[in-house]
Order: sequence, then structure tokens, then C-alpha cells
Amino acid sequence: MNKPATIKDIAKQLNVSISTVSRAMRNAPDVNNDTKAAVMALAEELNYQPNRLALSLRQKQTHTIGVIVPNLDYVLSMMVKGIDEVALEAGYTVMVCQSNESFGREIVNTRRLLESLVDGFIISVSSETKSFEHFKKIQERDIPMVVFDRVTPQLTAPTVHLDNEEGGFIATEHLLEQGYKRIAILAGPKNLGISNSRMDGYMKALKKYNIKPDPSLIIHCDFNQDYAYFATEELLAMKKRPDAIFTISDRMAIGAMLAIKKKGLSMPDDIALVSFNNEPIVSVVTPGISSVDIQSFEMGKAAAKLFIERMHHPDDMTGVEVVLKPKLFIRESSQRSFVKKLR
Amino acid sequence: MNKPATIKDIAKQLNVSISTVSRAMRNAPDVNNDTKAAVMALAEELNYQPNRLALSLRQKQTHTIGVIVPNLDYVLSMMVKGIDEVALEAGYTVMVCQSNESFGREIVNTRRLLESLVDGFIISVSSETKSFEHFKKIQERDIPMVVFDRVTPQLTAPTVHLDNEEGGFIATEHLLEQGYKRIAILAGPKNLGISNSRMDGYMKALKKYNIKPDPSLIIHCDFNQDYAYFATEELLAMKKRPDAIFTISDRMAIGAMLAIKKKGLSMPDDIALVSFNNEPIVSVVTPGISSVDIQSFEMGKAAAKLFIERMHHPDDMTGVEVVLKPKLFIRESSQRSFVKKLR
DNA sequence: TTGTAGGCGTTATCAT
DNA sequence: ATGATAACGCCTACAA
Repeated sequence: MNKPATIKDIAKQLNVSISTVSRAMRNAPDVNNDTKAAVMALAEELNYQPNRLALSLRQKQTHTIGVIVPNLDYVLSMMVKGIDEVALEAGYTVMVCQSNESFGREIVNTRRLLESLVDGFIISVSSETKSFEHFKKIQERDIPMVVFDRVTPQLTAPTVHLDNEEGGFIATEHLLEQGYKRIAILAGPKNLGISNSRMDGYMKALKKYNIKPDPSLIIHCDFNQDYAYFATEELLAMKKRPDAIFTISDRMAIGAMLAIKKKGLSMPDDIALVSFNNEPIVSVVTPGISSVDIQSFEMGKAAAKLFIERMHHPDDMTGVEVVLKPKLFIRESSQRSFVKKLR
Repeated sequence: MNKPATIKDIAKQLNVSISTVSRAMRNAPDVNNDTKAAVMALAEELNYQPNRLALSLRQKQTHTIGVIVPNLDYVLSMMVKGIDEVALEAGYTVMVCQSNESFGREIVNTRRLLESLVDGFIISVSSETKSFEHFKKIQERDIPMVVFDRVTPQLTAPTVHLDNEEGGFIATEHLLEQGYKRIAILAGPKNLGISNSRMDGYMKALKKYNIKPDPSLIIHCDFNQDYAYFATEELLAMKKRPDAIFTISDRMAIGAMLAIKKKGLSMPDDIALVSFNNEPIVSVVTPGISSVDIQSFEMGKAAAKLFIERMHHPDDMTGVEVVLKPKLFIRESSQRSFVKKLR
């Protein structure tokens, strides 16, 4: 029943003009203190709240950021939390849409958010996405867009992401230092940048240790526990099976771990495991799984900061690239016992 | 540079009136087919997109649902995914805000979403929240609101939630059936409904088996792995320590498990563990932890459906209450080996 | 079938 | 210091 009060109502009740009320509300300098006080008081009493829609329509900005993420698993939700924190601070509200790793859904989300007139976008692309027209359309309209985590060279925009190659490198090097020689990698989908970069790091480490990569030890599979499980089963069934596995996500690591246990092998003595993401889960399974931390929360914050900066800076910021450094957390799954190391 | 096209632009270029264009766009019956075609064609060419803001301002609805959740951990993000799915289907966009379990943040979120003129709310209250004025303000304005998961009798609204008492009951009864007698409970914060209901179920089960509840076995602590860890340490240090623990969340269960392992005790023979939520994590730790499934995804969908229904049904729906049934997933942590059961 | 005009709640420009 | 008025983009009586 309570139609929200408008400045019009206030004006009428106070016998002043609409514009005076508008000025008073926004604390303009050129308005009589008494009237200002009166307006404020009545506004309070009527529980007046400015209508954002009208405001937005007028100023052509909504103070809303559209965030499109592939999903809301642990990592992404930490990132979103980071975005949220910075955005709120800066006076922005965040609209989060999940693409569910679906290209079509991503397009729908983009259109919806565009229609909702968000002031800009912070996005991480779905693993299914190979064409980027929907995102380019955003840029053609000169709408600010920041790409984070899953970046792609096909999209020129300010970005923030992890140094994934470095992550792949330190993970692999750690295994090599522990004396493992036949190191398999469960990589992600082929077209996905983070997947390739992490694999590049893996390659680089092998090269540094003069180990020739064995194609049969390189497996591309979905970011998916089950796929990883089956892929690992195959690896373990090989005549010359690997003595270590590097999975590029924790979910995959869990799948690998289950396959290893099922086979009755022990970590890290029969086979070692190093993973990526460093979600809480890897520290509570037995044995704990070594994992590369990707600073999810920080990445979210960085993305939002970059976005805000871009908003205040209409200049061309397409070159800007924030790169976060990964950090390896070593646990039992990859620390060869002393005795074993010697043999 | 590309200012988005408006119906005005189209009208001008086609030498027709704005209203004709408006009608043509919305496929009104009373408009000449030729002009309609012309309008459509030009709209397509100019990449016209209706301005939602203007539309919303006019019709006083935004087709947006404000969702406020305490956090975005596994359970909640599944629920949000469920909400998202149904909402999208029904033509609504979802704005998700996290309160971070903070009362203040919840108030800020409410105000923001209210200002953004969302058509309604789907909320789950923060554990810190004891006063509900901010939510009641929503209701006073006759804005639809559905409460889900964490409901409270202090908030009269259509709700969807789990039968938490039943959940607590089946978890406890299962332990009793397995022969455990001194069953401790790690309950959540005292003012939280889900916490109390689950404990009620625990009590009910004890009563059914004629076991007098021991206050020293009932521990209230935060939904937090560390708290649970310390609480469990204390339980295990008791002279007559419990032979089973029921934790009302998986996160707490992990804490308890770690404390149990640290102490060198074995599950389920020295001590059993049953938990709540049935997140993927409990099935991959060793031993697997029995847990009560709460149907997160389904709950989200149900909440959104209820919301949509409420939108189409301005009647008083405050009485409506959707209750989902919990289901226990039994794993190793609570299945006493046959030998032990006999002794 | 098409056009005119008023209004949704605000702000901004120009007078007064 | 305050008021009148146009404009933001769209819809909808009402008129033609």
C-alpha cells in the first residue's frame, strides 16, 4: 500500500518546488539551511528513498557491475567475494551471473546484463567459449570490461590473472626435485588458456631437467572429478606407469587420488600428486595434497580495483595486465620419504 | 561512441511517430504490416535494444530478484544456482549479495537492493542476525519476500526449508542403531533456527531410545572448522568421552575429524561421526563421513518457484511453507564393524 | 492505422 | 535562494 515517497510529495507538503527539494537532498550549497533542514526532516519521516531507476535513466549509469563467471565453485566464489568487497566499497552493486560453463548461457547473460544497463563487466570466460563476439560487442559500445582468471588473447582488455605458467613450473619442478621422473599431467580442455599455460610451465620444468616429455603422459580432460578418475586409472594401467601426477585443479586431484587409492597404491611412495588451486579440501584429505595457491580472493579484489580504475580512466587501458604470483603449498602427497629418495 | 539507438531514432529515420514504433516493436495488433516490417528491419540494423531502465521506471518493475545469502560456500552456491535456473526461466534476473554472516552487511545489502528497485527478495538470514526490522520494512512495503533455508519464526513469510528436526533425528537414530550410546553434538550458534531444530531432532532420538541427554555432550559453537576442532579436542579429553559425535555441518565435521585423527583415535571404532549437508568433501576424506543430505539445489529451485508464485499471486501467502525431506547418506565414519557391534 | 500528449522520478539549465 | 521547464526512453490513453 505504501507507495514510496518521492521528492514531489515532499515538495507538495512543504510548499516548495521540486527542484528545491532535489537540491536540499543532495546537500547543494545554494539552499537555505532552514529549508534544507525541513526537507531532511520530512524525508526522514516519510522514509524517502531516492529512486535509483530515475536517477540512472537520467545520468545514464546504474552503478552496477555485471559479473559473469563459469560457475560458483570454491575458487570462483572466493573471487566473487573479493570483487564484491571492493565494489561495495566503491559504491557499486554487483550482479553475478553463472554461465555454467555454457557458451549459450554466457551469451544470454551478456545480453541480459547489457539490457539491465550495467555500467560495465567483470568476466571470466566459460570453458566452452571459442567465439568472443558477444564480448566484443560490449567493447564496441565502449562499455568497460575487465577479464579475470580465465583470460584469452582473443579478447583485448585489461586483465588480471595468475601467472599460470609459473604455477605449472613450480609444481612440476617440485616433483622433479623430489626425484620423480615420469610425471604425468592431467591438463584441462585444450582451448582453455589457463590449461595451456599450466602445461607450458610443466614443459618448461621438464626441459630444465632434460627430460623429454612423453605424449602418453599428457592427458587433456575436463575439469571434472570423474574424468580425472578414469584418466588416472588409465595412467596407472600403463606398462610403464608414471611415478607422479600433476593435476591442474584440485577437483581433478581428488579424482586422481581416489583412483590411486582404489588401485591400492600409496601416495607419495608409489606415486606422487601435485595439484592446483589450493582449496581447503586438499588439506583435509589423507594424505594432504600439495597444491599451487592461486590467491582467489586477492584476484577478485584486483579485478574490481582494475575495473574501478578503468571507470575513472576513460583512456585506453587495454594493455594493462595484472599478474599474480602463485605459491606452492607442499603437503604429504609429494614429499618422498628419505629412504625412498635414496634408492 | 555508439550511443545505443532508441525508438526515437527509429521513428525519425522512418518518418513515423514514436508511438507507432513502440507499438510495432511490441507486436501490437493494430499496426500496419508494412510499417511493422520496416520498423523491425531498422531496429535490427541499428541493433536496437529496449532500455530496461525506462521500461522499469514506467511499469514500476524491474524483473530483478534480490537474493541475500550469508555466504557463497558450497551449499549456498548450489542453492543460488537453483534459484538462478528457475528465475532465468521465468524471465527474472538475479542480484546476489553476500552478507558474510554480518548483520550490518545484511542491512546494507537490503537497502541497496531496495534502492535498486528489485521486484522482491529471496533471503537466507545471517547467523548474526537477531533483529529483523530491515526485513520487516520490506514486507511493510508489500514487496514479495521468500525466506529459505535459514528461516525464523520471527519473520512471517512464505518459506522453504529442510525438515531440520527430522534430519537431526535420523542422524542420531542411525548412531543409536549402530550401538553408540554417548553421543555428543556440535550444534551451531544458539539463536539460529536450523541449529536448534537439528538439536531438537537429536533430543527426540535420544528420548526414543531412553537415553538421558548429557549437557556436557552438547556444545554450541560457530559453523567453523577451527571451533569444531577445539570443541572436539575438549570432548575427547573428557574422562568419559563420547563414543560418537553428530556435527550439524560438514565443515564442523572436518574439524572434528582432524581432531580425532590428531588424537590417534580411529573412526568409527573408537568414535563415530555423522554430519549434515552432504557436501562432496565428506565422500572423499578417509574415512568417508556419513552425512544428511539437504537437497541444496532443489531448495533453491523451490524458493524461486515459490517467489514466482507469490509474484503472480498477490494474495496472502504468508502461511505457505515448503518443507524438504532430508536423507541420510551412510559412509564409513559411522558404520560400526560387525565384531565391535557384538561386544 | 497512426499521431499527440502526459507521465514515471530525477537532475540540470535557465530564469527570477 | 528558489522556481519553472525540458529531458532521460518508454508506454498508453485519447484523439484524429
